[in-house]
This record gives sequence, structure tokens and C-alpha cells, in this order.
Amino acid sequence: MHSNVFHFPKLSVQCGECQWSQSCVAHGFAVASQEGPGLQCSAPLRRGSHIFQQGDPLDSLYVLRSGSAKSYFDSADGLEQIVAFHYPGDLMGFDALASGVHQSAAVVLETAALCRLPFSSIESIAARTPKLWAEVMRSAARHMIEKNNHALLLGQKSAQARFASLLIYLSNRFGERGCSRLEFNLSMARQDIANYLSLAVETVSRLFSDLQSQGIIVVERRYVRIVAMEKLHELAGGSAKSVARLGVL
Amino acid sequence: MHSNVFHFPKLSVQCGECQWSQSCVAHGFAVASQEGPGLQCSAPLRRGSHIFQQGDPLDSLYVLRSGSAKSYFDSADGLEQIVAFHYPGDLMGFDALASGVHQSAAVVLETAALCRLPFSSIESIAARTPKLWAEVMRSAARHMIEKNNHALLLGQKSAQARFASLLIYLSNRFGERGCSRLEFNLSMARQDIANYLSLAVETVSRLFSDLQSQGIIVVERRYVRIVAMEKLHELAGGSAKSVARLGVL
DNA sequence: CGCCCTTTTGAGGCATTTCAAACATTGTGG
DNA sequence: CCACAATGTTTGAAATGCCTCAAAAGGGCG
Repeated sequence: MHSNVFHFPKLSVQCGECQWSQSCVAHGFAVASQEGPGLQCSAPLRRGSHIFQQGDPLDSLYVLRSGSAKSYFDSADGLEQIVAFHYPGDLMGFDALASGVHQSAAVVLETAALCRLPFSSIESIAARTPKLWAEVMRSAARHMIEKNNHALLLGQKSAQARFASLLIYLSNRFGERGCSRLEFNLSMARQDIANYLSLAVETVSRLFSDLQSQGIIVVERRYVRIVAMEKLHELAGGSAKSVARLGVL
Repeated sequence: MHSNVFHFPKLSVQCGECQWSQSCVAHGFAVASQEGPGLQCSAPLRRGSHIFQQGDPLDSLYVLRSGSAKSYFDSADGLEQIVAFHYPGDLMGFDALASGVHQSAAVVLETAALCRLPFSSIESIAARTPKLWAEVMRSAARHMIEKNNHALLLGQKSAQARFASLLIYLSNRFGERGCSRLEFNLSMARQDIANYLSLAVETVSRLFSDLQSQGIIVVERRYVRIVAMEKLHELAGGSAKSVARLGVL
């Protein structure tokens, strides 16, 4: 059926031919490391495979080449929070740079191919290629902005607004990658959506039904078609509480 | 009265003599830039002063030398979210590296001195001092981990657990800096705590009262003494909902 | 001293969770 | 290839934690 996966690059593609090479950290790495035209890709990983686990020593950073993934972490209290969804071109594992140990885990959602960037190589290569560092930093900064938005979403938006925000976010991410902004397959289960948005699964399920009955989306299992993007943007702005005011101090 | 501020370094101190120099990004910068023994400090900024505003072009990164600050951002929808509190040694403004424009604002909470790191200098200096980049990256990675924890706190914890978590967090930050972990002055107003934890101000006020009546803390305006740190840790683990379970896929 | 902003306390309301149960889908072993 | 188990999804009804509204008390600052 309608699948965004088909638009993603073939797994065997070489780094130089990869459609993301302009903005891809891995491409910068491949060029700088003089590994020739391409960077070794791992064998495709299936749904459920861990790319790295929380607590693993930092060995490599990874760039997602195809498929999708999620990052999550467990708190000392036994709580679990999905902190990001990943699509091709995304750098994963950056937070391990703080201590040399991964502080979150990454799991494949849809069969994924990865570019592996051995950290030791990155460090030495970066010594002579500051531009590579700059790319890594930009990627980190983008993630930081996304996390800020996530915090605002969790803290200030209603369930409906959170849900609409996620759909818009996914729509944009697919759009950036040359897929349709208006119809796509969700990469993740309802449970993952619920956890990411910090809602009960039942609430997520109800939201799918509600927006469909309002004629804003059409949904069939993981397939989603956005019928009224404008309405979606309206909903995404809705706050749970009265707009949080905050003096300058 | 009891004030953590008194323990912080004098404003006129030179970078080489600064007590944070071991772990300070600014110190690495000062050494690498061969500016001699010290790095220019801005004049102290008073409560309410903006260090940078959201939307400002990226000119410099800043390291807080003394005092305290908060970072917040406004969404397109008019919502506002505090995303971090800052203490001496913290690097601020990193998220601007994504686009060259600050995506959050930083405001002084308690009279603050800053080390200014002109971005253009950082870039050129980093070309010959990869170690400086590494320090900036580590700082960024630490912030990322904090943001993950913040998301978990907002998404999964009860009001009481959020509040206890913040007290523990502040306690640790003061402790790291040689101040008491058990008694300190809050840097921020109730309003700021409420926004950071995404609670109503009234709820925060009630939590102060509740924990005090339970004998876990003593509070008088911004002064806080932690009487039963163990109890605080117990409370901090409490989730709002049943513990979020999440399959491996 | 008096105005204003912050903080505190009380009572009621509502959005979302929780509990419960049926249904659909996926995967698996016979 | 089918049956069955496990998992994921949907829907309904009741419970609750936190917010909203309201009002008073407590400092800070001109």
C-alpha cells in the first residue's frame, strides 16, 4: 500500500551516491576519512534490533541510512521515555559523548541500514577536519531544539494538540525526505506514540478516531492521510492550561 | 542569610585562577586563544537582563561564571517553556549552532558574570585545538541528557515527584559547586519553578507547604533546607500513571 | 506608607487516566 | 496452512489529580 519506505534510498548505495550526502554527517566522515567513494553500511537490521543499549560503552555513532528508529531511556525509577524518532540522515548516540557511555538506547522500528562512525576515527579525523565537527555540532544543536519543542509539547499542550503536533512533525520529516507530506505510514505503534506524547494508549486511539470523524485525517492502521492540514495546525496550537505567562524575571 | 551565592567565585577572578577552570569550556577557550592568563568577563548583569534573545543572530556562546540564569523559548503558538536553569560553568546558547540564530533566550536570575566566547574565534581556534571542540561537545551532550530527563519528568512523573526531582537536581548542582547540598537559596521564583515543571503556580506553592508539613524540607521564601533527603528520593520516583511499559519494539 | 507583585490557601471542575472487555492482527508451532 | 497464543487496538464508563477561579496575606520597592 502507500509506503514511504519505497522512496528511501537503496540499501546498497554508496555514500557518494547517497541522496542525503549533502547534509549527512556520515558523508562528511567518509570524505574526510578518505575511505574512497563509500562508507561501510551494516547489514540491514530488523524491527526490534537494538542499535545500541543504554549503558553500552561509546564505540560508535550511527547515521540512519534507511528505515526508522526510536531512542528511549529508562530512569533509575523504572520509568521509560521515548525521546526521539529517527529517519534517514539522523545522527544517533550523541549523548554518549558526555561520559563515554550511552545514556539512551536506539531500537529499529522499520528495517534499517546504518552508517557506523567509529568514535576513535571520528576524533582523529576531526583533528584535521574541523568541518566534520561542525556538522556533528549542527546535528546536535538541531536535536537540542527538537527536545525543547518536545518539552513544551509535553508540558503545555493538550492531548489533542500533542497529537496534532506529532502528525505535523512526521509530515514535515517525510516531506523533507521527498515523501508525501499528506499521506504516509506511521513507523511506530500506538504504544510508542502514547509514550512519546506521554498519553495513555487509549487516549491516542481515541484521538485517531476523533480526528478521523472530524474529517481532518483518514487513518487505517498505520496508514495516515492528512485531509485538512490547516485544521491540524490549528489544533496543534491548543494548550492544556491557560497560556503560561512568564514575566521577564 | 544562608546564601549559596557567597560561595561562588569573585567576579574579578582571572580565568587561570577560576575554580571551574578544570572543567570549564571558557578556560579551554582562553588557553587555546592565547589571550594570556584570562578571558574578558562582561560587567555583571542584573536580574532580568537578557544574555541573548530568541531570534538573535549567533554572535557568541556564553559561559556563566557566577550567579544563575534560565533559558526559555516561545513557540509559534505563544506558549512559553523554561528549558534549563544555569549555574557557574554552564555553556549557554549552543542551540544557535543549528541555524546561526538563537532558538531560545537566556535571562539572568541572580546577578551574573559571563565569559563571552565569540563564535568566529571559537571556530578558527577549534581548527587548531580539537580539544576545545571536544569540551563543547561534552557540554552539549550533558545538556542533551538533562533534556531527556526533563522530558521524562514532564511526561511520566506526578506533581510531587517532579517537585522532589527538581529539589534533588538543584541540591546536586549546588553540591558539585562546593555549596551545601542540604540548604540553599532557590535562584528562581515560584512562577519559574511552575513553568519548568509544567505545573500551576498554586500547585507548586502547595507542594512547598506539603513537603514542609511532612517534615521533609524546611522552607522560608527562597530558602530551602532538606531535612530528609531519603524521603525526597522516594518521592522523586513516583509516577503519575501506572509505570509506562514499553515492549522492545 | 502604600501600591504592586508574589505567594498562599480553599473549593469546585474537567481533561485525561484507569479499569474493563471485546476485537483485530501478527507471529508461531504443529 | 491453519489454529492458537500473544500482542496491539478500539471503545465505554467511572475515578482522580491537577487546574481554574477566587480571595487574602505577605514582602519588595518607590
